[in-house]
Amino acid sequence: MATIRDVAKRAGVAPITVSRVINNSGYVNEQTRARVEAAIADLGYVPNVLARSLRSRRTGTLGLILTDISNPFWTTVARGVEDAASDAGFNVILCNTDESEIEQDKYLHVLMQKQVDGVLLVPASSAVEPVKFIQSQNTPVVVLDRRIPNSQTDVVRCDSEDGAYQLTRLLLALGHRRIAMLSGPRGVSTAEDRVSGYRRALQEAGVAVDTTLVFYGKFSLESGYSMTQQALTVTPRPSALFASNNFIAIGALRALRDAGLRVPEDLALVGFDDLPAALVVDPFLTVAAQPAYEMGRQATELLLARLSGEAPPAYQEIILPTEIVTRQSSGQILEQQGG
Amino acid sequence: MATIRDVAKRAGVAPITVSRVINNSGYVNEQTRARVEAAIADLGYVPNVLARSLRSRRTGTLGLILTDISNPFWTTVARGVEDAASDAGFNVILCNTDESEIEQDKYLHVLMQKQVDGVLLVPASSAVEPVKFIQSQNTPVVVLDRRIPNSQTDVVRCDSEDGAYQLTRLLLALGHRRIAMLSGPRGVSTAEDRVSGYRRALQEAGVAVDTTLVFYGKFSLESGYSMTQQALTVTPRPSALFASNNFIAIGALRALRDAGLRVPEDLALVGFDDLPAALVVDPFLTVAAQPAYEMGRQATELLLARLSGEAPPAYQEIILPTEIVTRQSSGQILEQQGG
DNA sequence: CTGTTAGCGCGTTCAG
DNA sequence: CTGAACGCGCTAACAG
Repeated sequence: MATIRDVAKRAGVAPITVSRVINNSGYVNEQTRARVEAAIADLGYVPNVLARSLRSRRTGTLGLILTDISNPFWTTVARGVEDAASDAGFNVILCNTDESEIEQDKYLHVLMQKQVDGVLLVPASSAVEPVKFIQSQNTPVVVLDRRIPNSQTDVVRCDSEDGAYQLTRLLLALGHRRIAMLSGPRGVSTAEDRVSGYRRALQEAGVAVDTTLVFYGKFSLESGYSMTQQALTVTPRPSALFASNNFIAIGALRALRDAGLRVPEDLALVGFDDLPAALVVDPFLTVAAQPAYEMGRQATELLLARLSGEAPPAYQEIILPTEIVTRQSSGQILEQQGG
Repeated sequence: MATIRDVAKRAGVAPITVSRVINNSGYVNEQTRARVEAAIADLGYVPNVLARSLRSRRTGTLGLILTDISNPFWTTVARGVEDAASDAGFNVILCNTDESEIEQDKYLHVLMQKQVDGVLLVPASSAVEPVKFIQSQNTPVVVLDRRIPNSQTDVVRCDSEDGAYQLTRLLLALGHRRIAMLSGPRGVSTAEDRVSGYRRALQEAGVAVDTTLVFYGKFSLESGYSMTQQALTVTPRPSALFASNNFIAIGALRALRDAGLRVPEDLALVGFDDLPAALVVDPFLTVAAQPAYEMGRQATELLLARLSGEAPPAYQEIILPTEIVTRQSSGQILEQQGG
């Protein structure tokens, strides 16, 4: 556990000279540098970034708070963040809230205590307090994936409303009129925006929104399973399902299988968020795919621009498009049904 | 950015009194405590753990170096680590090497600079230097998932040799004699142990090991795909494939599909590592499942025990069993084939 | 090109 | 029960 002083002593220089060698700051004579580097190697010296950060007031660390790292969508976002941060010489502390505001609050404090230079936040709810708290510590924050109404902050997200609108239009074009919406939680903007897009498409097509076909649950397989079970009990039964995220879609597929129903022959299914190619043998689901990696990357780049003062002063809202990927699960045009 | 001094001033006490309130150390009068807490709330004071750690020489942070966070197996391990660490009040810095020794070295330095209290390492290779480096910084390390021959260190891993042995026995019992091994990289103990188990099962059954059926590649879909293509060109063609991890298995399934071959009717397939239930609609693969979460948890608990001095002095090697999960992909007993 | 001085924010030590 | 002094390891600011 050699310190900078040990190195300085061994190299016969002052500590600050060692500091200059380590950080490539200021001028150092080539021979002096060589002596210092030899001393560093001899002692196995590793700088203590705690001390460095305490002095310089920069930790070179970003905090990433997200809701479910076991979901490949978030894993991909995290890689985008990690890559962009790494390119700029920053590290990332990853925090997983499981959609819990309590966990989120805990991690927020941890990150502030650790003096991270900036925070990327996927908010567990639409509350403004978390963002205000971070800003009160003079720490820049970029909100990721979700909107927080009435908040003053940078946001990078996808156009959930439009993605849902397009997916619903696709189902309408195939002849579906009774489309069940298996949504995520109320109070989470992505869930609500997808319901909005779904409603808009229906209304434009002159199809009344049947509220008994709109289910609110969690972004999980279990929730997708039970919402599907409920949807199947509604009469007349829906001819298509809209899963608000990938886990809900998988839960829906299981529930349909267990109910002896085939997709797309008996029911059509569309969803949000594609699964990574590496995890699927036969891509089957028709989805609105979000550019997860790109979202993570752009959010990080915006945050880093804030840190370096390069970003324009006004808060930005960057909205990335979704891409509709049509596969088998949405099926063919429905035959005209009796009635 | 209030400091402990600001709080002290506002509460009319000395900084050390504030410190005692924050850390619940030493006696503080109830009224004094209340005044201090009020001041903390008023100022939105958050302690600076950099300064604290610099003084106390403990960061409450563990480093986790693994090879591929986009693989659900590792995501699950990471959650086990995270949960165990969190229970003990520790944070985790996650580092992704993509099996690159260079990246691994980079992260090793970063973690040492950050003064993490301990490291969980999934080594990218069998080299002993990384472990020695960590130990040279007086930092405890637990090696995870893989062996490092000739190293003195704690290890928590699964019994890959035995899992592969059992999977191969299963195929042999079903009548397969030509089983292609689609392995991970040479020099990675899990890959090599699985080859060993495979060989042992064959030898015990009196089946000569055909080295043209043993392929070494990467733990990736692409590699699984190309190894499968190669395996299919061998004559006589293998009747079964053994995929050394989950991504290789998915690559194999794709290659077989693209070659117009059905599983298990035309070829049987078994693999290592189950996919999380949430990601699969119809579990189909026969696998040797490793207790990923438990591995992460136990490794972390061992590391924490080292930190607290509770662990026995001798290095430990904890080997967890794999579980054979039989599903459709391994098929039924082969009919006797001509010849 | 190199060194001196001072202090980042906190907690340990020792006195009261 | 409370406080003063000191130092953790490093670097900004200012000499020289």
